[in-house]
Amino acid sequence: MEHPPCSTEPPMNNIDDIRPPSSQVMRSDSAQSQADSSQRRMDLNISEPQNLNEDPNIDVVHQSNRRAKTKHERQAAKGKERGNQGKFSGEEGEYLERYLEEFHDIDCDGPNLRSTYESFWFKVIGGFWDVFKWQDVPITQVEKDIKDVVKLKEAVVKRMNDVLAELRRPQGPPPRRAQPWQMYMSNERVATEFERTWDALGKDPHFKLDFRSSIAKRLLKDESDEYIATLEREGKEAYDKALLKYNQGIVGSPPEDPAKQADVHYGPTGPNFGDFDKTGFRRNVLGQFGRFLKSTRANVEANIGDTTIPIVEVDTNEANKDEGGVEVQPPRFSVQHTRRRNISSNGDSSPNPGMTVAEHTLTSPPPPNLPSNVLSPLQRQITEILLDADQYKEIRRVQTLNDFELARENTIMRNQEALRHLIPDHLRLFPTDDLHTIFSSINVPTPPPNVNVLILRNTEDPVSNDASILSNVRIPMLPSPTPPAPVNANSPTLPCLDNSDLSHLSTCFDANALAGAASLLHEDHEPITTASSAGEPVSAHTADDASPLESAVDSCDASSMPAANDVSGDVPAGCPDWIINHQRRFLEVEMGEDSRVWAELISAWVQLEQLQGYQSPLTGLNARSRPADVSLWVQNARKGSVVLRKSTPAVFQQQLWN
DNA sequence: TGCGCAGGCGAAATCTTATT
DNA sequence: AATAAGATTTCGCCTGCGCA
Repeated sequence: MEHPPCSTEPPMNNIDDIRPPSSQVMRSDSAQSQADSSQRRMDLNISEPQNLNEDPNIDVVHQSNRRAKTKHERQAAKGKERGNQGKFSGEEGEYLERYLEEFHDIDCDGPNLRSTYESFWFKVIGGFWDVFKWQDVPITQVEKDIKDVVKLKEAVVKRMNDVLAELRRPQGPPPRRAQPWQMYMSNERVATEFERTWDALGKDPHFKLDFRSSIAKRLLKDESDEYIATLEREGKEAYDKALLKYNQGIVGSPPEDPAKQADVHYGPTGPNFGDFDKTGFRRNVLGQFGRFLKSTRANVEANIGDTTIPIVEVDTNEANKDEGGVEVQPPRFSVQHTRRRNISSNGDSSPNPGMTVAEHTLTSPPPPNLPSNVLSPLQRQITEILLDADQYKEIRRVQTLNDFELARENTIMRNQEALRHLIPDHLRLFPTDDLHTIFSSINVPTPPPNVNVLILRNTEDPVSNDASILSNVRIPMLPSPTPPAPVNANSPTLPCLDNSDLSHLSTCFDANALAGAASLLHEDHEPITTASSAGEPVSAHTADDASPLESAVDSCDASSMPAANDVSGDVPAGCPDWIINHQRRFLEVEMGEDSRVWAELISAWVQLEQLQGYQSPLTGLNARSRPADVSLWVQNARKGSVVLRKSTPAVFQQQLWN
């Protein structure tokens, strides 16, 4: 295929800006066309077809992102070619290839280039999800090794995460370090020698670079070691500088001040934030992905535990209403669906095509992990509490949650309702409104795609230096592009403990380990005031940053504190042994002046367990649901030397509390 | 206790880019 | 086009978990 040269860079402030850089691209027939089309080749991330057809016995569809799971599969996979196989292959690769010719036919010097590119990418990206419904994308491999819909959904979301990760990446590839001889190629001696000898060589111009590099390598040997070392150092410095900028682009965030945004660049050489077409990005990319998630969520919600997959049409106009009202173009291609079985859990074999996602969700059964006689708190909130105008918004948010998150939100709400009856307001760990704020800021083990994290960064802005925190903050789907505050900066959190607090627990746990943990916990926080030992509340926060608990404790001293409901250690009749044992152990902990609050808390916990029927999984937290720090501890053979992550305090406590 | 699964890690293979 | 660095991907191995 002939690739017309395109010397004009495409405009960087439209949808074209967020195209993923490729690790796999089409190869061109000639070096010249390869160089000329390098910019364009980044756009269509297509694997080389001939690679896929070398072995007709290998099912190439979707194999690149999948690892053989069973021993049999692994052995069958032995001998398969290693290496980078590309992201888009099979039907998806064919889909992109259909646009290749049209892509190359775009006249880079023609009028309305921006709108041409915009419409082109709208067509490609939008059309992808018109052609490949979520049921289709991973279907070839899914049928072989995925046993239920939940896992299927995870596979789809993982796949989309890969795509979105590409979208979040800065424009252009990461920098490379130039070798000394490469740096030396710009030296005047090399240029002189090249001019002197090239014409007499009579070689093809394609060999110019080769010839020049060989001259550089030859002449460099005659230079002093000091000069070579200088070239090496300069190359490394340039590389380190470019790498820093690149990494900042990945994890950074834009400043909130619009005036400063103009100085923030998208990747090392990309456009600045002010020129970035945020509306177009939301409309064309996030809108389409939102549709994908909506349909995915609705289908999975309705079919948990059912291995069959129904087709539920999504009201596309409704789905795009908030993204600019752009109507979605009808599918251009007819796709051979490999799997279309319309069976829902109630036996209805034909889901109503006209049913909106909202209706679908509201008629869905509660999540399976809830007792059958308990209405899902989330559903109750949507149907009974929220105004009509907010229902759709909330439903859309809920649909972006994975199953773990959904169950967790339900647990939080259920516990809220229970605690509301058990603990006075001023003793509640978190105010009701803050709970959801905390939850939405916590990085959970399997978060949904973080589609709205912008990868811009202002290196001058000290606020954006909390990159490691921001990169772990989950942002809800499709809100404003402003990232939330870091978890441990403005979010409500429990005050930090110091060594004296931890020593209270020394009767039950190893004091040295706790002291070590305390030093780790304090790494990310302001110094702990020693006033705690003088009777003042323990706090690592300023007055402007008081946590709810701190405020609660501050506002009630011992004399004004109401009597605890039950601090004697009595337990309700009929409670299981594990409640009795745990309560006894908890009450044995010496909490000093906090013993009254501690006893109230334990009492409330026992009542909470009673309300929930003393449900206690015999196997403990499963590997997926447990806090990441517990996994770390378990995987390290429960050694005491496990180093917790720096983000541990607020996150870990919240996870445990759940 | 044995098996399959899940995830981490290192090695190896492959791919892309930088240099004029 | 020569070359090597760095990124990406798969494979093989290991360990721990969950289950029967």
